[in-house]
Amino acid sequence: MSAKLWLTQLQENGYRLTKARSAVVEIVQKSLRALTPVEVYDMARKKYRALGLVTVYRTLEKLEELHLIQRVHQPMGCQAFISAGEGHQHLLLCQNCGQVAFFEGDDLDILTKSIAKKTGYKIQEHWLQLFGLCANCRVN
Amino acid sequence: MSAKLWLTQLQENGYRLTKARSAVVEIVQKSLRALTPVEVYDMARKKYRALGLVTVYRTLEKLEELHLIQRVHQPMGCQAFISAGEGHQHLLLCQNCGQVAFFEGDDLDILTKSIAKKTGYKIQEHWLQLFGLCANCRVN
DNA sequence: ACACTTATTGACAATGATTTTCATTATCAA
DNA sequence: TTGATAATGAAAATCATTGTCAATAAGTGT
Repeated sequence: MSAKLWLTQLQENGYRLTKARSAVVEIVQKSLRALTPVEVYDMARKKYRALGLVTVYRTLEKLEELHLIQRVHQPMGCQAFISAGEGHQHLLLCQNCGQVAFFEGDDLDILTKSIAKKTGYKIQEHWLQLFGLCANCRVN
Repeated sequence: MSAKLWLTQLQENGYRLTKARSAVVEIVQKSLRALTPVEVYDMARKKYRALGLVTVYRTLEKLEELHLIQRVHQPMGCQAFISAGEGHQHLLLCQNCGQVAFFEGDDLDILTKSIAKKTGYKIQEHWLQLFGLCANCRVN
């Protein structure tokens, strides 16, 4: 029922509740893999035919702004989105089926401190992403 | 003089040595920050006016193929390239001036192994990137 | 130095992704 | 219910990238 929570979030931030938004939210929220705007469009239109692609872009923009989704960077492209994890999480992507798993992993402090010392940089953020095969794809 | 090495690399891989390629290589090779194709185009055209943007794209493609440059992913966009580090290196980007530093950091084995166990994934690759302020920008 | 083969080029067009514009519609507060 | 206005979808505009093609230039053999 987390889709309802997302809609509530939108509402609480002054955005209106519409059929278009509901359709987009429903698709993106429950997806286990990152979806491109066009993919969201195609899938959501099965629920709400009148939906326009432009609205998908605009809705994704708002969801990202509210940190409900995040952009996923991959070698093949960076225009896909996945529902964001709670707090500070990293992604683990299946190179075969695209399924996304989240993990926490801030054992990076030691590393970042040593890098900071070596380079003179003040480190403020980090991106860590793992790629591999999920339990299913591993077998086949 | 590493620009000459890049040109040699191109030649050794069966590509011809041209003015257009020299101009592109000269700019990209010595840049301390990641450059977009258009930025490369603008800068390289100061050396070789006849240069076309399409050729910039094609040259970058070849340089990436030879692992002389690599694509840099950033929140604001993923279409910039920087001269690649030796072997397996990670990037550290200054959020103010864009300067890029490289570092090695494969102390990630412990982390990846624990994630693999928890998630059931077979982990094959990782992306790690740090963001911060370089020594210069830190002060100002 | 020359001619010849063919990779490379730049201009233009085509594509694909994203953004802007705008008149119409639908949400939500009063 | 009504009215202000946020949100919508369609079409056009913009921006990044790729494909096409005739003209050019690199590098080979002479």
